[in-house]
Amino acid sequence: MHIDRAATAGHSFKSGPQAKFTVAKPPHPNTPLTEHLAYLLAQANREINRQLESRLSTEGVPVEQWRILKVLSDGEGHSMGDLAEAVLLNHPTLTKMIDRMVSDSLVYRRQDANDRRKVLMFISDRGKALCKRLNSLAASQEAYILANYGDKATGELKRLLENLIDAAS
Amino acid sequence: MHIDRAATAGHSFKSGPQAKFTVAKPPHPNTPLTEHLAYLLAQANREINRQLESRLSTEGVPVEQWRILKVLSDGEGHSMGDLAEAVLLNHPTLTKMIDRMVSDSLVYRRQDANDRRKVLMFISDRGKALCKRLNSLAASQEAYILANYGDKATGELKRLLENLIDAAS
DNA sequence: TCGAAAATGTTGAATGTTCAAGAATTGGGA
DNA sequence: TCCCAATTCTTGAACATTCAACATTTTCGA
Repeated sequence: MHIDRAATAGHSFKSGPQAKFTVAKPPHPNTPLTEHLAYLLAQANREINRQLESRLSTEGVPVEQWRILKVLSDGEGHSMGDLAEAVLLNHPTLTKMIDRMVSDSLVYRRQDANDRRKVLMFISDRGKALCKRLNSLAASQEAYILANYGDKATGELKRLLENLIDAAS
Repeated sequence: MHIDRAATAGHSFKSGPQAKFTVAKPPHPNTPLTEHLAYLLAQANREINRQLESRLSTEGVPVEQWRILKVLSDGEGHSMGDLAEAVLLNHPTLTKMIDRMVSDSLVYRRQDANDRRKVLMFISDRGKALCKRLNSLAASQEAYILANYGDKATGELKRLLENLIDAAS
């Protein structure tokens, strides 16, 4: 094990030994992370995303690919830019993920005839079939949440999140 | 520009031309992403995190490092495992982030005398000073949110998120 | 007491993401 | 019309994260 003692030069050494004297928690917890909205959001997102990920792993598909398929499910062409915005990925990341999905024959590219800078993405039949299976996996997760967390709370939370997103962007 | 036409073999071509006939939105939108709690959480988290990140960038510090400093601010030693859990990072990622922070003399390592498998992390004086500055940057973001989004909604949202986290984990 | 299994951290390779730059196309003003 | 700036997407290099394997220490049952 590698402890970098050199880096401690010039630091107070009081903190180390102090630990053994602070068995009881201080009355006013030192402004813990959980007071911050940003942290609660990160934590909740992480947990819910984990669960969803584990469901979708049945099909070996990352959450983002499900989102992409879902957006393309309307059968219309979506530009890379619009897609990136919709699925919360930035452009280069999306490009490379789409490359993989094209290799898997889940989606395909077409040049936009009206604006040839643009690339329009379409879902394939294979992609549609996969998306259908993924949708039901995701639906079962939502059902699980609703059961554990309650209909009302879920609805209220969604509403508040939508408002926050509107207010923040 | 590289359009992989080979990948489209065997796909229905109906979707493309169809687009021009669906100008008006269908009455029942094709189950868009925004109906899913997981998506709303991801979106809100992304937005809030972006804002926080941009504030903290004044000090050139990623959000995770602020969280680490905040946890260590109690002056006690925290094991890598506990830290990882608290700041929502997995072990290897934390190890490498801590390596950077040690290089920057923000924190330092000590071996736990009681359990020598463990490494205890401590904050340095330099780290404390930085953390103080970061706290006020973060506080100004929270104030901004409260102003735009409302006291009541923020409190309610926090409460619901806490419950969700409890229910989900 | 001994030894196997569990717990704790770190490492290196594989993988993924991001940043900056580039290519192609469009748009709009001189 | 022509050219330069803006838009859209992709690429390659730098960077960060993750997975699996490892080393060390502790725990606990035989």
